[in-house]
Amino acid sequence: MTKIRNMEEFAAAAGVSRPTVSKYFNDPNSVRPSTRERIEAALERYDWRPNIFAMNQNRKLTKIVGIVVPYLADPFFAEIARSIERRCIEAGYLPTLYSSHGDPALENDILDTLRSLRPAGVLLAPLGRTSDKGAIEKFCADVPTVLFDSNVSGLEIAYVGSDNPQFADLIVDYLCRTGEPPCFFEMKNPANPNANKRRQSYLATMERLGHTPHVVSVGGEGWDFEEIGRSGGAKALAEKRFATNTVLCSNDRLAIGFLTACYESGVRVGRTPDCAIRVAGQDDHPFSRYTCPPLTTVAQDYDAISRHAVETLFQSVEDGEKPREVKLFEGRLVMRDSA
Amino acid sequence: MTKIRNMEEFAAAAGVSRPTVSKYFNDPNSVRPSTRERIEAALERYDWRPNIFAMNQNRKLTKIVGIVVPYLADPFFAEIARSIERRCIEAGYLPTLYSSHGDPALENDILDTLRSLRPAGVLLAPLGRTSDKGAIEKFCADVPTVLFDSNVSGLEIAYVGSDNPQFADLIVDYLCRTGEPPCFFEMKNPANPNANKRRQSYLATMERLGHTPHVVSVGGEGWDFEEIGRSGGAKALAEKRFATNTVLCSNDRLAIGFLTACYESGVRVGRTPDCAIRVAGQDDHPFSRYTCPPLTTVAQDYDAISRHAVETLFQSVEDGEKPREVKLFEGRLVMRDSA
DNA sequence: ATATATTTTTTACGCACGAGAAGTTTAAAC
DNA sequence: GTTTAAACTTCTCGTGCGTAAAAAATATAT
Repeated sequence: MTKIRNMEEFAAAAGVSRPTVSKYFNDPNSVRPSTRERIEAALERYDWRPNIFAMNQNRKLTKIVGIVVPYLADPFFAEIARSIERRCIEAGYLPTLYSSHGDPALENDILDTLRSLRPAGVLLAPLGRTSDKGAIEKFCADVPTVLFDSNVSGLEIAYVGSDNPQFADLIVDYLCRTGEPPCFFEMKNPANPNANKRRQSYLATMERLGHTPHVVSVGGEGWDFEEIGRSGGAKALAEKRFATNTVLCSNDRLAIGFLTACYESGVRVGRTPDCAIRVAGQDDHPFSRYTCPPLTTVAQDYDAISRHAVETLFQSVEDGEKPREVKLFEGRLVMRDSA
Repeated sequence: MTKIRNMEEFAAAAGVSRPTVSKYFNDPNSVRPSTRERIEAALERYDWRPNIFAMNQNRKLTKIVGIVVPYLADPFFAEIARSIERRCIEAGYLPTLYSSHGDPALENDILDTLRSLRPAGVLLAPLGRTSDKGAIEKFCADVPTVLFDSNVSGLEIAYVGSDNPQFADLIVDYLCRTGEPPCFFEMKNPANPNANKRRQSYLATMERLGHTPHVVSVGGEGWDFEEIGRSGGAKALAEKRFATNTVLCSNDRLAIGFLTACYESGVRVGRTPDCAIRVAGQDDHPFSRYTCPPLTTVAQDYDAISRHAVETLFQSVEDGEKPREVKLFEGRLVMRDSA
């Protein structure tokens, strides 16, 4: 039992011709069942695999799918990346994961690398405000791409995300029904365009309900949202900038930091009479269930978003046309103890 | 300005020969400065890159470095992966990241995929107890590999991790000096071998200090440590299984869940007189600073571990011999409000 | 049994680059 | 001005597989 070095030798060992083996690896169902068995029997005996590089060199389209997220240390993106990865593998593709780590230059480098990998398609969650729109536009012209999480305005690119106006509408309505109307706590210069939509929707819903909106914006750059929420929240609490006893945070990570600020300031959080403040978030971050108190929030539909993003991409890859569709999913109110 | 299709055309455009261009891309310093400038000038005009697949097909060694972590949705692994990635890029390598998602079958698939990518080396954080040791051993025989985070016993493979005995020793000593001696809170069947070392070290240190050890083990499988810590912790609290008012958790994620259990059980956590229980963790998880109260813990030296893992790998790649060295880094006590 | 359709084999070429040998230019050293 | 070594060029071959066309083998239908 000598070692197989290439497809030629493997085909000889299996007793079929090399092009037949090649065909088998492109689609096992494209060969007759009897020959398929012979190939798979040989595959058991010698565990050999075709050379990935030689395979992809001549293929019109590789089976590679690029997944790019802005910040992998955020479990939200880790979870959605995981979900997307699994779906790609199930569909017979080879997913490769990249994180921009919050750095626009790195995002561009990743797009460059991906371009040279000639992927079948790419699922891209852009950095947002700091992204190089021109670079993304050029990239999408070359490679079938579906954006998710965060859209890039003004471009004709497929996008799958959450219905941010609905998010804020849902939670603001809930908070107003169950207590004082909320103030809105956010970053002054959010990296993510979703944040702006959420603020606007907060303002609109408050107006619709006949309440005066109060927006508390705090400084801070980058993706260390918890720290921004904590330090900014502590300052805002000290300066009594919250006009009501209810705070709606722009996202859960900010809320997690804000809860820490409340704890460190001795402000009790919750919806029971002995509590001084109610805090809510948006996203249903994986850790939000484990804050103290557990965070009331609006859950993003991870599963639907990842499924629809992958389906949209593969559909357009099969059809050979650029994906265009924009699809938004609604959020679900998750009531816990913080509000 | 026509589009460049391959290295031949690019070489012509740059006014040098193709092998010279090839040499440049292998090591820009291996060509004369004047020709380097000509190549880089052409690189600016036409943004062209050599075909990755054709490059790697004939190279004895690719520039690919595989990074495998057991569970990417854990920010600890996301952070260390990020750090390793950055170092690889700086060293001129092409990192590719994989997560086993807690699934041994997937871990094996990833190793298979990696093998066919013929990487220069691999940095592997195994699943631990559930890993297929035979598969890992075979893989390491073919590919230069450095293990990190979790060792695989009985194999002669390089490993970089934390000095777990020192961790428990450090925090147990601290807790005993500042209050009641701690009970040890852990999973009954931990996925990670580090957990066993931590328990043993807890027992040894308690004995050394003349205290009676109390180990509270809770059931639960998988990588959802927070939920295991919360549900198991709630039950243990209700059953009054903690013999002292101090709980040392096997790791921070378990501690985060346990803090939630304390909150939901109405047990106040902290080291002030008005608190009923002290809770400490081990790892200094990225979120531990944002729990309520912030978690006292032992910090893993992320930076040193990732740096040393990468250096060990590249050293052995250059020398062309299998990496063997085992290196452990000490932890640092991080005192916060929980204990 | 014959005709037809489907697979498989054979043959041949192409891909984009790495690698080595041998010859040529360049630049520095004597 | 000659020597010498480094850098560069050209030539050629090799890599492992995709792909296409035509010929041969096999299966299915009539």
